[in-house]
Amino acid sequence: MLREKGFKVTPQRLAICRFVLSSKEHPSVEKIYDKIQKVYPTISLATIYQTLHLLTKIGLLQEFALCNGSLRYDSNISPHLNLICKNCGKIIDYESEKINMFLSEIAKELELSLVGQHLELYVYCNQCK
Amino acid sequence: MLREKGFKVTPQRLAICRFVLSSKEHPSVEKIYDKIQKVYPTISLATIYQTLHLLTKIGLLQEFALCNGSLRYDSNISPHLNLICKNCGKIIDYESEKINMFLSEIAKELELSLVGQHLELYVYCNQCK
DNA sequence: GTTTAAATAATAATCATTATAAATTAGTTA
DNA sequence: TAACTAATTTATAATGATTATTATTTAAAC
Repeated sequence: MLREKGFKVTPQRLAICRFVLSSKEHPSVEKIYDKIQKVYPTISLATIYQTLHLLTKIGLLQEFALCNGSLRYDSNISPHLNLICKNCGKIIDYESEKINMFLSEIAKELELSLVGQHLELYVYCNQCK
Repeated sequence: MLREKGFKVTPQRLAICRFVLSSKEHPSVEKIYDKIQKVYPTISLATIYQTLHLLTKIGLLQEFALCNGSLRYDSNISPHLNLICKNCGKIIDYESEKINMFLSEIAKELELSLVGQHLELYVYCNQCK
């Protein structure tokens, strides 16, 4: 996909893709940097930021911020709920046909076309409740 | 509500409440600071931050961050959709009985109790589309 | 009016992100 | 395979938002 859109395929970008696109934990930039450094010790933080923004721009990632402002990256770009534990902060995705139905009903009601969504539900997870 | 919970009622807090609780535009800290300064020129930015966090803690406000990380304050604490224009950034609230129904169905499905939600739909608004 | 703990203001410190510029490299072409 | 070039990376400086600190002020209780 990078090559298709005219961007170069570098080992740094591959390493970041490998980790982030397979991650289900909505990692922060810091987490991503730590992880990539183990594989690629000389990588610069600027490259991490740049690459994450690029992957977001070409639609491979979704960028969002928790209510404390911390940036997170979600490799699940299909409509889903982010269940966020108020206590431990863990985020679990939840997909269901109900969500797609709800969104398309709403879009019809609004007479607007949706170009994206980010849905956060705050809960106490099974460990914390 | 401040007094009930043992916090002092100061003119600074009143000024911030007056503006933020009646605002429908999900203002940023900067916007709030600018607005309050006109009424209360000596107010400090630290007081703004502190008060907003306090009002959030006691449940009068909801704090969230746009995907670029900018903090916003929402005085509408009942379940609603935030329709965010991808182009101009304007946020419009949308309330509907469908949303409450959807959320309670989901909560039943998950066997978890929801303690809050923040729902963002990205669109192009009527001016921008 | 006094008292006292809480709140404010001013400013310094911190942290995350972006900008800059020199060095490196992927991908193209000869 | 070597040379070329524009894109990318790295290191670091700059920026901007938020939080911490501390002296001063003040709301609320007595």
